[in-house]
Amino acid sequence: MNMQENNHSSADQMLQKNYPLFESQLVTEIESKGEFRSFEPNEILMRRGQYIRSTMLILSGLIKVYREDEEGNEFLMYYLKPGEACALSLVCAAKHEASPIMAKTVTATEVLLVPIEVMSEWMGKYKSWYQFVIETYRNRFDELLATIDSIAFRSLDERLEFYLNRAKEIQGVKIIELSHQEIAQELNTSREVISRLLKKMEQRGKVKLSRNAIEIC
Amino acid sequence: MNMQENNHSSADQMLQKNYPLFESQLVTEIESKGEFRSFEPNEILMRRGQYIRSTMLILSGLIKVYREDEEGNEFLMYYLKPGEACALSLVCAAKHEASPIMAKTVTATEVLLVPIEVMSEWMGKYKSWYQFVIETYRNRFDELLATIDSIAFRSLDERLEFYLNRAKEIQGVKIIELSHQEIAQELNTSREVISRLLKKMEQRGKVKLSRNAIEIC
DNA sequence: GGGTTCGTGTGACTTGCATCACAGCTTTAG
DNA sequence: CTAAAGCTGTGATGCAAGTCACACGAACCC
Repeated sequence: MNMQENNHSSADQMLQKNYPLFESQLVTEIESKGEFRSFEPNEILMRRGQYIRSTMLILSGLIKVYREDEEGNEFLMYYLKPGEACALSLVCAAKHEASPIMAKTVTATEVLLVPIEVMSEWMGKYKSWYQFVIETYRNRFDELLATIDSIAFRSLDERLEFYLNRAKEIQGVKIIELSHQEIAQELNTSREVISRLLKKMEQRGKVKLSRNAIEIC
Repeated sequence: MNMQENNHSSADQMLQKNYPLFESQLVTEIESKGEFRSFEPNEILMRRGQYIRSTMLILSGLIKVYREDEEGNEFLMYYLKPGEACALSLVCAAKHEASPIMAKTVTATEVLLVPIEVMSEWMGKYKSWYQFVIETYRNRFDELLATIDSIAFRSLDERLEFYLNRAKEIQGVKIIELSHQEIAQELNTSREVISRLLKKMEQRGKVKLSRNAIEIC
């Protein structure tokens, strides 16, 4: 119970902090209707084919969103930070469709789950809510376009650089702790190819390699 | 003047027909604030780098929306039909950013241009308007995901089949009137490759080829 | 401490696609 | 009618990336 109390009060603070444009009445309503959840690093939040009954407001942490195909190939589309929401959940929830994506935490992450029913109600009731929803679509759209650019027009070495820089920026660290295997999966290619390209980048002085870690120079 | 009258009354009818969910007051306002425009087949509606000051409601015809990179490579993302709007224009108009896309008519096309200023005003004023905007984002999002799938996971022969089928479906015709060169551009590959793949498809009985036309079986 | 698992490096080979070169045909322009 | 331009077919060649095979060292595990 004490734990519960703590969660609620911290969720409150994090809502205010990360979603500063929400009206106070909306914040109150989110707190009463939303379900608080916290996740470990590298935990899967949503699987392909799952039905979505709610959207997620991210309070803390970092999430990666992937596209998956039938054979289990995956492909990183974008990251979600605190103050953002999963646009896909807005799409699918409304269409009663199965999720076409997979989402996984990077670091420990806290979210608020908001059921679909109240979402459409809030659209009419709170100006700040529908502005937020529109803004969410816009941002995800932009991200998706950048992703399309990289796969449509760029070669793998350029895509790898783009990938590493994005990871560096969003995580605010210089050293990315991932194995070549994991990177290969997220770019939908093979481990050997990534190893070779990283090696070349190291020779050109762009990165420093060590086991499970890549330092970006 | 007579011409103008005709345009207005037909725009009116086409608005009602293609956007049946719009409130009648909204329809009236769109008619007074919107600017009617008509385009020839294969006319470019919007170029990369252009600034967007309005969104387009499509009344008749068909539009192709492309992503372009710095070197002028282009890449078909999706089609826009009557009853739809350009989601990108919603994104960019709001962010005051240059258009990252290019749009071209397929057939003769009529549109209504709606300035950004009134768009945000309508968001609060007309429920059917913001539902339409949300729905627009949803649909474009879905299309973009399908496009990402095909380039991320599929080989060129599968992508070509996807491309031809989509063209067939959306245009409601069995014969697609395009040169191999044009198809190659829209898939961001080379003409020879498309020629060879089409030849193979013909041998497998999937299509019939003739000059400037592909019949899908 | 010795085996096991995991991450990385590397050579050999294959394949899908891009590029170049050119030929034969149809349509359009003058 | 003739020349030019546009569309399609096809062989030769190159290259990026995927695949297979295997080796070596680091971390982990009883």
